[in-house]
Parts: sequence; structure tokens; C-alpha cells
Amino acid sequence: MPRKKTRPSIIDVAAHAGVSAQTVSRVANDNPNVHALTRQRVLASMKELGYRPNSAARNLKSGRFRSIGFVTFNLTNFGNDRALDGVAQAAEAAGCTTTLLPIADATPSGVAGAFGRLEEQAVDGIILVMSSEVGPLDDLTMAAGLPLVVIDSDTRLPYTLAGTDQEQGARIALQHLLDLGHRDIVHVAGPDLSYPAHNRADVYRRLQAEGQVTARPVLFGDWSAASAVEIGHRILQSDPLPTAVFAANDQMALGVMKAIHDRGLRIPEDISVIGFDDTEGAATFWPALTTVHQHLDEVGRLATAELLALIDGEPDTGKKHLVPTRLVVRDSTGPVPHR
Amino acid sequence: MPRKKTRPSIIDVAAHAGVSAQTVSRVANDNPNVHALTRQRVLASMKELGYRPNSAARNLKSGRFRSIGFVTFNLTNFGNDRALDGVAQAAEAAGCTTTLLPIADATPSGVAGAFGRLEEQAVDGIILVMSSEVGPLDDLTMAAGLPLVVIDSDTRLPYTLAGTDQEQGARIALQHLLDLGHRDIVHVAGPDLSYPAHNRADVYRRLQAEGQVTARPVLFGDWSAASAVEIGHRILQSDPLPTAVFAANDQMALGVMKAIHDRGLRIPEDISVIGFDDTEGAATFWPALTTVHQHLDEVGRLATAELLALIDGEPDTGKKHLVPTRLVVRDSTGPVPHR
DNA sequence: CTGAAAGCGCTAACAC
DNA sequence: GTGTTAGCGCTTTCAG
Repeated sequence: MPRKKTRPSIIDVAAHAGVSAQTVSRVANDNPNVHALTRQRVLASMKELGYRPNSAARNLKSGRFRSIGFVTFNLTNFGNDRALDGVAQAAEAAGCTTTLLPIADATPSGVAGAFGRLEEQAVDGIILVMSSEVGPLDDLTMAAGLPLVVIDSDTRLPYTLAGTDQEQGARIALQHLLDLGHRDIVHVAGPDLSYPAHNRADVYRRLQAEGQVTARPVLFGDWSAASAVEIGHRILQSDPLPTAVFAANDQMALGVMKAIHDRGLRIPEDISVIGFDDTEGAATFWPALTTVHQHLDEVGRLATAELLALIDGEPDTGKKHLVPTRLVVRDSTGPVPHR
Repeated sequence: MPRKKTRPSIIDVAAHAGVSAQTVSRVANDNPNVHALTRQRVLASMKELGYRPNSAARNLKSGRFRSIGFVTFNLTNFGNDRALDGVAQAAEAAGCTTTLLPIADATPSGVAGAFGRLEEQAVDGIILVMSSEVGPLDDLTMAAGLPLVVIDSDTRLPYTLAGTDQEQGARIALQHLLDLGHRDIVHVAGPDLSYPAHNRADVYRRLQAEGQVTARPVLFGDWSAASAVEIGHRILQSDPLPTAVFAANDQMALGVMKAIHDRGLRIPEDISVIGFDDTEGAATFWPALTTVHQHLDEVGRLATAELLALIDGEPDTGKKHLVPTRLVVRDSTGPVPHR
């Protein structure tokens, strides 16, 4: 008859090594109170039998899963992807895995349902990425019975959070244009329900209110380059033309630049363009894009550190970590043209 | 004294509802053999106590984790990211989560160590993405005691795998250029140790061997746009200039286009450029990039389906799923110039 | 230094 | 329809 192909348990190893299960456990956990010889014997048996501790049993015993849940509405998005990378790396460094809990249904009811099931998951805590495509969720929706850290920049949220300092980012972008002499600046914003989009647009509007920037309506795109091409064409029909465009992300900056190229105008000689994100290709756009670098990996790292602290029992003080951005000046911005 | 803040177990619910733990279990699992009234009572107790089944206990009992491990060397990479998205969605549809197991150390020894720890993880099987930055791993390294599916296109690997049909993709890209009359085509390849890079380059070399394409050395980049800018400058020093460039990914196509723009040449009037991947921005590059679309979400889906089958006990037949690509013709390729 | 016993929370298998 | 028993694999007492 065929040998059973099941994984050996701690008892099998114990029997094989002629010791108790306890001793095997001690060896598996590097407990010092084991005679060197015994340890040798147990180790040998483990190797021979191909023993691996069963994590389900460990989890049950310890009440810990050593995994953190990463909840997101959309993975294929620069920001979420980078944040996930930061989280996964920080988690790994802490000996945790990262469990993906995608919420396909980004409606409030879908989110509520998903959160309801969340605490059944094999995770010790949750990092929720308030994706830019989803509006605000009410607090009850997010009341999971698990430690929670939110990745977002909306400091009014009642949760511990980490995020990019959107306001500071938008300010240095616009200040850069102001420093170059630009006053007639168009803002291509992200979708209306996105908090980062709003926050960046607010800084722009404030400068208008202060009279530092010419009054022009904010133009809303959907973060996609394609949406910005169309917006770009619209911008280029205005008279006079603006001297600069502040796009709320690099993709839309790319779209605007395409529209400008299509029209046969030069960047930055005729119009300056600045983006936000500093995506991989930005330095190689034509021309190389001046943009605002977000330290999303750092955001992910901070969120993870906070969550691990909460999991360890520290009280939730609702701390807000806003990570500052950095201006990256390249070739798409220049002095205001003389016309 | 403060009430204990621990999560209620099935026994607490049973006591509260005045039934046995078994009955609570039956209710939790929608077992039909429960009196409607009893069910009501139990459900009420569950809600009142905020009961959620403990997944660790369930896992221990069932021997299943309902999670699949996604092993990768690098998340911040278009292909891996998209594949992960496909996997996560397919897994979710099957009621599984996706556990990220990043391997920071992409050396053979690092990989070996990581695989050694893999079967301790709370996953039922593994999807390994043979990232383009890592060379071939020997078979022993990958001998985890867990069902395994590899995402790659190297059909010589002894594992069940899903991947893009690199050869077909490279062929339609080059055929497109040939159809436009190009013969003097440069290939900007990915790094030497990447299988997809090799496979795409091989198709190019074969056409050269057949005399369909002018003999020119393959130029190796590192997938990054920056590397391709430099290569592009080198290409533009050759005399005569090639009439077309086949870049092994969109990022490098972007870099080559930048070099061409820098030199003041027109695309595609002077030189045609074709990429590979069909990344988000490709349609908005200047000019819009002709490229080869990879169905990476489909690859992820197939890999997941195969893995779930293996987990369900189907024998591993080493099936190879190669997903064909699609040519996306945009504005960066045109007829061969008259010189 | 080592072993025995108990139990984490849940669910199959069997009573009643 | 419902309750009882036993045990998944491991580790935390507590004895020796």
C-alpha cells in the first residue's frame, strides 16, 4: 500500500527522534533549554522527515497570524502599487506577510460587506488604502474589529493614517511656476471625489483667491492620460493661452503635453507643464517632466509601522503622518514666455 | 473590573443562545439541519456578541488556508503588478485571498532560503513570478512541498506555467515593421538574463539569419527608459541610420524616442519605433506608441485557475499556457523612409 | 534538561 | 434537530 503523503507533524518527529513532542517544539523554536545532542537528533529527524511547523496550529495557539491585510479597491494604479510595495517590504522586515484583500465592488454597500467579512480573515490588522477613485466612507463602514491604519492624506479622518502631504506638494509645484514668473496657470485636476485631487486643487484655488494666479476654472480629468489629451485640446482653444499647466498627476501631464505637441507648440518655450507623482517614465517624457516626487514607499512603511504598533497593543491615538514631497525640476518647465 | 476584551468564541455564543457549540457551528456554516427558531436565536446571539469565526481554528481543522502565495522578486514592475492583479481577482472570485511573499534577496541562495520557509506559510499553493530581472533557478531550489505554478514563458521549465507567448509577440511586432517595408531594424533588448528578453531577441536574430532583416548587433538595456536613452544615442551615431527600432518594452521605446527627439529627427517619418507591453501611457506618448499588448491579467487568471486545480488534488501535468499577444498600431510606426 | 497534561476554536462522526 | 466526543498541531503551564 502507498505511504501516506501527509505532512509529518511534530509528533511524528518526536517519535522518530525518540523524544517528546515538547522537545521538538523547543528545538523548532530555538529554545535554549535543550541538550546539544538531543537537538542534533531532533534536527536530523526533522530533516529526514521533511518537517515544517504547521502555521495554522501556531496561529490558533498564539492568536496571531503574522500577516497584515492590505485592502484596496484597485491595484493597477501607480500610488496603490507603490504603497503596497512599501507595506510588503516593511511587513516582511517585521516577519509578517501581506494578505491582499481586494474589494472589487467599490460602492459603499460593497465596501460595507467586505469590511464585515474582514475580521474573519487571517490577518492581525488592516491597512486600508483610500483609493483615489473612491469617495469618503462613513466611519461605521470602517469599524472593523481589527487594528486599522488608513493610507490617505485626509487628516480629518478619525483613524491613524499615513499619507503624502498633498498640500505641501501642490504648493511647491505652484511655487516653482510662480518663481519662473508664471501667473496664468491652468490646473488639470483629478476626479472630483478624490481627496488628493481636491486637496491639490484647493491649493491652486487659494492662490487664485490671493490674486497670485490668474482666475481660470479648474479642469477635471480622471487621472488618465487620455482624459488629459482632451482637456489639453480645450485648454489650447482659450485665448490668451495660459503660460503653464499644473497637472495633478504625471499621466495627465503626459496627456497635456501630447495635446501641446499636437498643436505644434513647444514645451517649455511656449507652455510649461508640471506633473505630480514622479512616475518611472517621467524623466524620459519629451521633454523630461518636471514633477513632484511622492515618497509612497515611505508612506507604506509608516503605515505598516503604525499598524504593527497597534497590533502590539499600543493605544490608537489617531496619529497622522504626512510625508513631504520633493520637487524634481526637469525640462518641461521654464521661464514665462514673452508674447 | 473591566470586561475582557477578547473575541467571543463559538462556546460563548453557544452559552448565550442556550445551545451546543455544534449547533452554533451548524448555523455558522448554513447547515440546513437546524430548526428555524434555533437558528434565529443563535443568529441573534452572534450579532449581540459580535461573533466572527476564528479562521485559524478553521484552517487547523480543514487543513486549508484558502489563500494562495504570490512570490515575486519585485513588485514595482509593470508585468508583475498586472499579473498580481489578475491573480488577486481570480483568487478572490474563488473565495481565496492572496498572500504576498516578496523575496527581497534575488540571489539564488536568497531564493533557496525563501523557498525553504515557504511551506510554513499559511498558503495552499504558490504562484511564482519568474521576474525578468532574475535568471533561471535550478529545479531543486523550487522544490517546495506545495502546489506550484510558475508565471513565465519558458516552456522548458518542468512546472505548470502560464505566460505571454513571447515569440508570437515578437513576431507580430517585427512582421508589422517588415510589412511597412523596413529591413534595417535595430533591436533594443531587455537584460541578458531575462527569459522574455532572450526570447524576443531570438525572434529578431532568426529573421536576421533568414536574411529578412539587416545584420546588426542586439543592444541590451535593463528595461528602464533611462538605459534606452543612452542606447538610442548610440544607435543614432550609426551610419546609415536604421529605419526602425524594435524595443523590448514600452519604457525602452520611450527612451529611444526621447533620443530621437533630442537629435531632432521625426517619428515615424525618419525612424519608426515599436514597443512591447502596451503600458498605460503608451497611447499618449509622443507620438502614440505602436506596441504589442500583453494580456497579463489573463495570464494571472490562468495561473490561478491551474493552481486551484492542483490544490484540489488534480495531478500536475506540467501544462503550459501561452497567451497570445495583440498588435496595437498607433502613430510611432510608418512606411520605410526614402533616403 | 525533559516530559505530561491541557487547551487554543472549530467541526467531523457519531449518538440520541 | 440537537448534543457529545474527539482531535486537528502546536505551545504554555507545571512536574520531574
